[in-house]
Amino acid sequence: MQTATHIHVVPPFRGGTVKFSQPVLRDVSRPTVSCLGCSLRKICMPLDVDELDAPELFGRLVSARVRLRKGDVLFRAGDRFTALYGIRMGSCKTVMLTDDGSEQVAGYHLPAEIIGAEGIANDVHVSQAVALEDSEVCTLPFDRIEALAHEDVAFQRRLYRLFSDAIARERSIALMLGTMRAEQRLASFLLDLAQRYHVRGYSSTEFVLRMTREEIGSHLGLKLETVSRLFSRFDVERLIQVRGRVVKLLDRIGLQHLIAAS
Amino acid sequence: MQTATHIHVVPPFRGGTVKFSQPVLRDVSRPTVSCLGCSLRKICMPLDVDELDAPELFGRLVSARVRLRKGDVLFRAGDRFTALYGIRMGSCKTVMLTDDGSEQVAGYHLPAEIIGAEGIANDVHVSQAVALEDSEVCTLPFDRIEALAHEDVAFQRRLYRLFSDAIARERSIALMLGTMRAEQRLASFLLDLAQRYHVRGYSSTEFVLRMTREEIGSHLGLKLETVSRLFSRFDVERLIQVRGRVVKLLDRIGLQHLIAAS
DNA sequence: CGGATGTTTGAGTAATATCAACTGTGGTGG
DNA sequence: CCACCACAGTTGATATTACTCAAACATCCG
Repeated sequence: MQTATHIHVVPPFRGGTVKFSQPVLRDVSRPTVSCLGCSLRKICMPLDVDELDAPELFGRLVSARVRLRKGDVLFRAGDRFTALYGIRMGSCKTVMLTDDGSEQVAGYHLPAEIIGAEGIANDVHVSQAVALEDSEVCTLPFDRIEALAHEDVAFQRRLYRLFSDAIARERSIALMLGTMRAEQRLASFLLDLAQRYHVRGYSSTEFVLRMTREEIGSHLGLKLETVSRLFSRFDVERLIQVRGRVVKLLDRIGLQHLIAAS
Repeated sequence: MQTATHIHVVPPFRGGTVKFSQPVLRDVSRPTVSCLGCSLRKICMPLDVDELDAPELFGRLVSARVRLRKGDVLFRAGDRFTALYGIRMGSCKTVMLTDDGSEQVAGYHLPAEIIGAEGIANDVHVSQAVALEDSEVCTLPFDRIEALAHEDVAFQRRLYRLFSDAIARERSIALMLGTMRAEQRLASFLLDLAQRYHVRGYSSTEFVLRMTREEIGSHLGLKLETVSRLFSRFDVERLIQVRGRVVKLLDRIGLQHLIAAS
């Protein structure tokens, strides 16, 4: 019923041919949506909605689970806003587009993050969300969110916090872009990722980047060559160990020091 | 959520003595707060609360009017979050602080803007708000906002839009910082200002900057000398006319062209 | 009027982008 | 299964942009 709004014809990713994209997003939800098999039972971590603690709330909130393949577009800039999306597994990037066609990776999103809130203001998404690997997301229709928030004051407050946190996060990205040099940007990107993986119960020392050097560069306001050179340099300096997209943090103190250095 | 990393104990503003700050903010509200004399009767434009249309709503929302002198701090990073603030007249900057003491101007705020929402997430402000000239702000206690939103669904929705709009705005600042060169940043800063003045009924062609070259530079991720040189160059190229802080836009098309140019 | 703060401009430097060549790598089709 | 192809990543040489340091000048307030 609700799925219609989430079906997109997926165009070629980045203007070229797309290897992995599917024409239609598949709704893999069952009659009763369940996240018991989810890697994080508490999928909606920011909203603190746990299926076991509050199954009823949960059922009312989540309308569908959508499976995405690498390169699939969850929503694009200009799409009508209808829902927020909680990432169940996998990862997504959100991309902002400029008037003249260039683009920037605005965010790199991991499981248990909720994306799409930038679209509420004008009922239109201002950025695009793309799966970086095969992923699953929960669709949280905004009218349901509104209704729940109206009934449940605690939920309402968590919703405000969700928004506020997004503002603060965007602000700290702007701070990074406005004040740091290339090596500092990459270092804080890596430490931020490590911390977020840690919170989610994954290794905060070793992880696989799901973005290309170009995408990382775009996110950090750098060119891909600069990112590549920095990875190499960090590797030589024994701050990290890189082999392609597999990164191992060797010297966090050193990385933090790098960021603090004026 | 990663906001915890952005909470700081606030040092003195810019490390030195503050000339204009007052130890205590003066509440200039009268028994019944009134904005009839306000330059914008609809002070809470983003929330669409008009004193004449909805005097009762208005009275319940605004607890106090605060007068600020140039340099006064409205809230600082680390302060407990209790309220949002609507700018009645004057202007403010919001400033983000890094761990190592450096800072960035996160926003330049004009009348009818509402600031402070970044503090909701952790009940603590993550940035600092400083008056750029003698100004007046309305204090909107957040518990009152919550109560009103709970009662009035339309108001609630406007509140969501307010937050969402803040996210989108921060995102476009990040886009600016991540993708544009110095001249493009300054051009879009000027055009954005012009547009915002226009919406508020002021001249969109000629206005007075309330920030120093250094503050503008900080906001745009540039050094003050770079900003100064660009102003001079834009002046020579007849794109604008600058005399100190008074700016007159002469060739908007030219400025837009500059931004679009790769 | 005078000091402090803010602004402009110049010369030299450091950081990052650009251009270019080359290397790995994973998926596809022969 | 292997060869190939497209794409991703690395590395070098050079160009460009913006920063740094420095000096002079302007402006605002007290």
